[in-house]
Amino acid sequence: MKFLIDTSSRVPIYRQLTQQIRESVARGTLRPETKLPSVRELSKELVINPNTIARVYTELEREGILNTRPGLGVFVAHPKSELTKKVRKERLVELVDQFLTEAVHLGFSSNEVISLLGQRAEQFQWMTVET
Amino acid sequence: MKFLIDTSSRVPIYRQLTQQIRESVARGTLRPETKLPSVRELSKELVINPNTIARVYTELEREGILNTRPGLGVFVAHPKSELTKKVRKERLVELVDQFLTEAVHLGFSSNEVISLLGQRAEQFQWMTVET
Amino acid sequence: MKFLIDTSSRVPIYRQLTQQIRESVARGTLRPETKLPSVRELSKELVINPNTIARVYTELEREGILNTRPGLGVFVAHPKSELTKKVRKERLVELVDQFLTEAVHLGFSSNEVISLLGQRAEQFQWMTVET
Amino acid sequence: MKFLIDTSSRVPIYRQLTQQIRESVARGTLRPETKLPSVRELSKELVINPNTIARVYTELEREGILNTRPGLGVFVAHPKSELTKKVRKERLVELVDQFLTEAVHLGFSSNEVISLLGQRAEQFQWMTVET
DNA sequence: GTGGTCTAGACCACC
DNA sequence: GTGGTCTAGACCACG
Repeated sequence: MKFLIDTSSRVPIYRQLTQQIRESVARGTLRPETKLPSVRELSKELVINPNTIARVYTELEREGILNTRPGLGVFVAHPKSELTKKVRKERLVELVDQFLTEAVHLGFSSNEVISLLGQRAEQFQWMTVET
Repeated sequence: MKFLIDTSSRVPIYRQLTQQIRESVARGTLRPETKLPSVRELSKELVINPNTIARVYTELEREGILNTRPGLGVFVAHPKSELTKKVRKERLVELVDQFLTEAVHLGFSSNEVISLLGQRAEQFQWMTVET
Repeated sequence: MKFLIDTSSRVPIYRQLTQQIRESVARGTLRPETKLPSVRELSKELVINPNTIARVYTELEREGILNTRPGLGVFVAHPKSELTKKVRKERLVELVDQFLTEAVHLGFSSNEVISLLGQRAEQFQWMTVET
Repeated sequence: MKFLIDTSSRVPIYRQLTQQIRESVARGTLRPETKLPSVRELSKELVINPNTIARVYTELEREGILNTRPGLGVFVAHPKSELTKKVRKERLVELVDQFLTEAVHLGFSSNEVISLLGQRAEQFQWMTVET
């Protein structure tokens, strides 16, 4: 696993990192039970304060994406969604609309967007059954 | 135009407003040359600090979505993208991947996502020609 | 609102505080939309590092109990449960069993426990409708 | 007796084990004078560091739930509470309130909680006489 | 060795 | 003024 942090970005470091881990998990690059680098390791590698890494791991744990085992390390969790169907649908609609808004402003056509989405979607790990 | 601000949201007010204006323009609800309310009007209507409104207008103008004509008011700009094809494409790919990442974690299937996107896309105003 | 921190307890400070706030909200002592003391205020009052307070607020926000509005302060959120009926039921059963285990070891009779629970339950703010 | 350790839980192993033993005793599944597996046996069976098992036994002995008889093994102790009535009552009230706090936040009604508690209580071994 | 907690103090974004 | 982010460094719990 390689993570890239851009300290000159306005996006907070911890958010860049959570996003990258979230995406790797969604793509299946990081699979369940994979051990992530330890807080200290990663903090050295990325030249970032250990607290910041710890924060990332804590936050992803609360989201159910990671799984920390005291004394052992941090691992990718098995996927599960505990949210109500209703809430999940609402969030998805919101995401879709925000995404479409930006796509329109970038000047793309509907077809271009849908086509690209279809292509990229193949690179992700989708649920086959509803939870 | 009606804007709705939820002060009990953790999303900053200025961001809620920019998002709503951006989305209205993308949907065609707000069309080019439409005059927006003045900073003072809108700040009274939404009971929001005028500075916050001014900030919103400034930001959207910087994005090329609005147009301030001194002494006349603020107007919706004609769509134009000053970005190169390459940059726009890169940005879109980034957006798509972020969107897909979140959709996966919400536990949806690929088909559900693509289908919803297709539906919602019909409500937006798309470019028919490349700029 | 009065919060009491016992720095000599083995229970982490941030956990003592989250527990007290959670309980106050559950009892209705802290009602929705109530503003909590600012991070700086509370950190002075309790002689605790501001970061620790901030952590408490962040965590309770993620649980949906609080609601922070940047620049304005932290408020008690309106109650809502976004978890699946199934997950909620599982958690409740687990809580009940843990509770009963401890009650047995304390040497109480079933009747004593149920009776006390009934009494104390009256002091809490219960849902009237399922969400 | 079967103990199940979930190494992918954020709950420390030693705590999972103490909890399971405590609960088994409270349910009467483990009865007084029952011999528990030796530290070595159990550590092999559960694939857990022997130190961790030893720690569990030590802690439960301190609580008066187990009894180590040197050379013979570890046994379930006869129930006895050395705490005064007052202390035990205070502790129970604290437990009840914590339990109710969580139940409220899970979005249950008072009746649902009391009813479930009544059901589960039947599976435990209660004192019939005050000690 | 692992992660969790806490402190101290800096700087930024928001209203 | 508010909270959010980040750093530096200490100490504890866990296996």
